[in-house]
Amino acid sequence: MTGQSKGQEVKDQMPDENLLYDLAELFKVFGDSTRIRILFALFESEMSVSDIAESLQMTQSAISHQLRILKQSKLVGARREGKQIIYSLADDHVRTIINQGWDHVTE
Amino acid sequence: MTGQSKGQEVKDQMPDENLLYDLAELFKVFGDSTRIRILFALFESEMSVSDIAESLQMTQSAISHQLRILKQSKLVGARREGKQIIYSLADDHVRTIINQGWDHVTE
DNA sequence: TAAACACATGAACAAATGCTCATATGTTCA
DNA sequence: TGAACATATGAGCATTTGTTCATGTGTTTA
Repeated sequence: MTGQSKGQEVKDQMPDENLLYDLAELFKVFGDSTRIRILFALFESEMSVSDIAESLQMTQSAISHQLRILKQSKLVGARREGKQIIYSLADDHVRTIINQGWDHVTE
Repeated sequence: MTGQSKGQEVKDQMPDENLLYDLAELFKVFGDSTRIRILFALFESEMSVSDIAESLQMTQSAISHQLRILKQSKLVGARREGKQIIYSLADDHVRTIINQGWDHVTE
């Protein structure tokens, strides 16, 4: 027996404070229906900003603001193609995370 | 050629609006550092409210408010044990979702 | 080069969120 | 039964967040 309380014991095993914060920040990005809908749209195929805006029936500005957040979190990537900017899903983590969430919601 | 724009094509394949909303709501729950820390604490073992509060160095009230949200989303379960209420992780989806997020953040 | 097009961005504002404080509910035990 | 303990909850408040509106930046084309 160490004499430590359960709260203390568990506290000692908690991961780094900053990493937990980053993790919460990541999930926060998934936690908005506009951004989720953007990700689902990009699930199908890469698209320009205006294509996404049309697909979600939202203004170009609103979409652009959210794309910036998605890009900062490295959930999407972007490349220029003439006047347009083409956005696409960054990697497979995005798909996996969304799929897991999907399972939880649809069961 | 159908004459449909790309935005329209993708829109036609989007999942149900309400499900996407629920999915965003789910991730929103993970998207707060207090709740993430609670989940990590429960990762180790089930605990009472006051144990969690001590472990996270937060007030009982703040923890209780957040536990309610976690319970509503079915991410944690609770059972009474005397005066205490013992909370625990609901199922393995929670672990999987967090692990995937963890991979994205730590790589 | 000037106009047209595609996208990005800052300010402003309404809505949502998380904590605190006070207090209510529920359980045990003397 | 009443006091002590554990947890839940409502109101209030400060902060964060997402959209709109106006405008800025970058690219193509006439």
